[in-house]
Amino acid sequence: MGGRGNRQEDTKERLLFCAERIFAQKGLDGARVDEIAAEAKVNKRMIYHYYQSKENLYTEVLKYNFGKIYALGEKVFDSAASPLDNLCIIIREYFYFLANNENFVRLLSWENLYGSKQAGRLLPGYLKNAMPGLRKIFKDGVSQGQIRPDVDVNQLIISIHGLCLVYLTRRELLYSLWREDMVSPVRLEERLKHIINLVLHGVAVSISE
Amino acid sequence: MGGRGNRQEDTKERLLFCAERIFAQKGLDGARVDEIAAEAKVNKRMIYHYYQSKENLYTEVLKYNFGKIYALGEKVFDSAASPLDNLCIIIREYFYFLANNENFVRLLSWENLYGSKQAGRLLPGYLKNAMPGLRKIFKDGVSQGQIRPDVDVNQLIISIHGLCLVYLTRRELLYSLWREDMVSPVRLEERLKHIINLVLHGVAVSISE
DNA sequence: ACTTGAGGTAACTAAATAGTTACTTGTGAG
DNA sequence: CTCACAAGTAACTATTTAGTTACCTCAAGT
Repeated sequence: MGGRGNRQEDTKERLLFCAERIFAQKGLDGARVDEIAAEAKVNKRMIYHYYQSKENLYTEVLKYNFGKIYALGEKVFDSAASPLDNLCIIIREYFYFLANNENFVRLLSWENLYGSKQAGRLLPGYLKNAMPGLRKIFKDGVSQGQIRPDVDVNQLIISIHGLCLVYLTRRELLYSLWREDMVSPVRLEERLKHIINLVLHGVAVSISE
Repeated sequence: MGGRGNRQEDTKERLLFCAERIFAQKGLDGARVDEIAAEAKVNKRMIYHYYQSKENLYTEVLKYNFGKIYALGEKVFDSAASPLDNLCIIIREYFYFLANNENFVRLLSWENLYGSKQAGRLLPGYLKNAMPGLRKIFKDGVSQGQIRPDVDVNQLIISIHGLCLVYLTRRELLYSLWREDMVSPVRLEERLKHIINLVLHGVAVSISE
């Protein structure tokens, strides 16, 4: 290690971060190896030195990013609050996770469209793992009479995912409806409130608040 | 016109349809002009003869597809049913429109990611126009005491859009949750029921059924 | 019959781009 | 000091691909 080792790590990491940004922006096909190298202020040769190929660099970017959401799963477990309160917490966590990880969201979207060449197998049921507590909370909610038993949890997971994602991925649409920037903190919080409102009324037996 | 004219139209149309499928599958960058030509059983030269450039062909494909949704907007206006029933009808129309137009959905998604180079201006507020009746229905619903007044219509439009789209664009996720094909007619109807259920409970003052 | 011009073909060109090769530099161990 | 070797550079190659050029074919009007 020492000066050399740090420099190596620096170069490798810088490449990964620049690659993340550019792959997220332009997709695997659209990204240019030369652009990544230039952005990272590193010779193109180094990409092949550290990452063997463009595809492999892309895979590393995906691995790194999908790792983030596994970490999220941990946070959600504790809390002795009521099932409905817990549901709110989960939605909030998830929404802001997506809002704060634009690259993750875009990489996910690219993967979806490309049909996930090799990398698709990197996130098998990532949401399933990311929201391990949701099923339990839901079950508790039903047995405690707070949540209607006719709601399918899987459908709800998809729905929450969709309600959050759509706001963060369809900027054009937002702009056409509101004619203003919709990702300011205030607007994000508004959107989250709407989602929570919709979901709570959508699944609860009755709403008191 | 005559025999020659038909042949011309045939070639032009065949190109457009093949281009639609391939652009929808692979995006503007990913699609190969040669592949489109081969698929349409037409010489590549003819693409440039009829459509000048790859980008322009892509633009024509978008125009053609975005035209479909404008047509949808008409259907929704009439009907003297109650606001909530009308809401169901709109959601149902929209959901099945998306389900039956996979290419449209994918083209939309590509456009979103690419940041809509030139073609983006082709769909300014397409959803706004596609659902012209929704605002009215919503207003009526509020004034008739069926719909809660604290629900933002724009947010709801986004939400319905997201609830439908997510199911049709995130196949991987569906498969990871259910381990089976989720776009069979039965499954689609199930999903639609869930969406309607969620939205109705989400916005209604109280649900009788 | 024959000319005309749109519909059609195949082989080519120029540019872009993933990946390589042969070379140079700088640092730490002996 | 100097040797070994990883880090880094620049110029090159092979391939892919959008777009063109020069040529052919055949149905319709005269």
